[in-house]
Amino acid sequence: MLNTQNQIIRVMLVDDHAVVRAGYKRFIELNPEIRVIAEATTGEEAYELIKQIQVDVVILDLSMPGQGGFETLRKIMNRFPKQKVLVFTMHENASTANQVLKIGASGYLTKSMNPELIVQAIQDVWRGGTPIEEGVASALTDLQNNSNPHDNLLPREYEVFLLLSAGESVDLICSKLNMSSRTVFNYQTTIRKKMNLYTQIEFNHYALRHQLIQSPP
Amino acid sequence: MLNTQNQIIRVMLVDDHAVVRAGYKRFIELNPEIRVIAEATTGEEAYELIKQIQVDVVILDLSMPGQGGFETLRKIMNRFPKQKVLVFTMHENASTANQVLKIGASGYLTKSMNPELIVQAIQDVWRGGTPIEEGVASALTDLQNNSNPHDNLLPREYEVFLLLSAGESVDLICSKLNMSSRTVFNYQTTIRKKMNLYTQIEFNHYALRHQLIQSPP
DNA sequence: TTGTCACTAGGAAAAATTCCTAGCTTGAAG
DNA sequence: CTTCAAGCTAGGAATTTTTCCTAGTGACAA
Repeated sequence: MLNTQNQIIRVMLVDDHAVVRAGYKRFIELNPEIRVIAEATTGEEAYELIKQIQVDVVILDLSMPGQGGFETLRKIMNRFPKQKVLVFTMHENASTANQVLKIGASGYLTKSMNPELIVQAIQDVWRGGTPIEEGVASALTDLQNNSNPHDNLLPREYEVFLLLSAGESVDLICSKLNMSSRTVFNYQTTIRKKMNLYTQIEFNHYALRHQLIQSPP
Repeated sequence: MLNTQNQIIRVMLVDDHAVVRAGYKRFIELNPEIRVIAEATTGEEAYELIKQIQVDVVILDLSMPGQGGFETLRKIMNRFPKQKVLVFTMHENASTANQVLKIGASGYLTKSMNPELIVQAIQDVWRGGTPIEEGVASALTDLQNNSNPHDNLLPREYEVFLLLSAGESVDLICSKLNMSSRTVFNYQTTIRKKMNLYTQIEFNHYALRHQLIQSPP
């Protein structure tokens, strides 16, 4: 756990796309200090593997079929709290990074980064660092400073926000809540500005991420 | 156009993720008959490159920032109708394959396939074949019989539908696709009527259910 | 050559949304 | 018991988005 010089870092790749795993390996193989000793194509598979063999760093894709990367990460961290997991995804998004780091990931990188930095990132994680994609990092600090945006909503705004997030129309909401459509429209506008969320889908995703509403069937 | 034995097949890779391009190369390099002579990270870049250098097969990812793979394919086929383009994407679904082949692609493969078959697929395309992912292929034949609502969309409508489903605004779409906002609005209206889907979230849910887009993280 | 289809977009009208303003109620502070 | 701030409500006017209708173009097949 201490020596970083002479020890080989054992890595597991978790990504459903074989061609992507091949891409990682192309770069990792260039460095003799790191070795890919396991690969998994689903979250379930990864979790089973990690119970059997010990790896130093897990490289985890978030968007996978089945239980998905999020849930996989959660399960891994739950059972092996000290496991290093480097999330490597295509979603360049600070909120996701925030959630993922909260759950216990040791880093957040995107697939569009320069792949030669993968090796550095793995070493960084192994040394206890937390590599985070540049663009994401700055947005992340903003996010963590001020508390959740939805906490700043007034109760009535929050109520309307939830309904809008669930996909309900302004007309439906105004009849449900017994108010003029103008009022609902006005709430919508202020919510948009307060939350910096503008489309219906942004509302929806935000609410899902924060578990403010249930996911659709 | 005839000899397949002695000639080297020149390939261009188009994918925004460097790690994915690396994955392709890892396998392509094993075969001396195929050579990657160009790479592009966006559709725009690919289109510019293809006007300058001649390649035998373009390997094209569909989900890219900017104008996207769909539009890129359309532009390429428009200007170079005989260009071989092998679409290689993570969207494992027959509807997208259907649309892409209509526009003029020479094959449809997904990133989860065995990457050792990439080489075969490239050779197949070069010989005039149309390699299609197994699972997709069977679904593709079913498609004519029992058609989903979204299969009745015209290619251009489908393209717009996908972007709207992903939460993109009309403004963004019209600039991505180089068309007037009026045109996009009109497509939106006809899609709504054809699909009987009206809100953005309904679009989104429909597309998710049919695996036309990725689920949010 | 004609006709159909996919694609594109403009004009006019309708609907949704924003922006500004203001009245009402309630509860807390002076 | 006022006074004041905060939360809730909504209307008018302006703006933007969306619909609906119409029409031109190019490709391609009969």
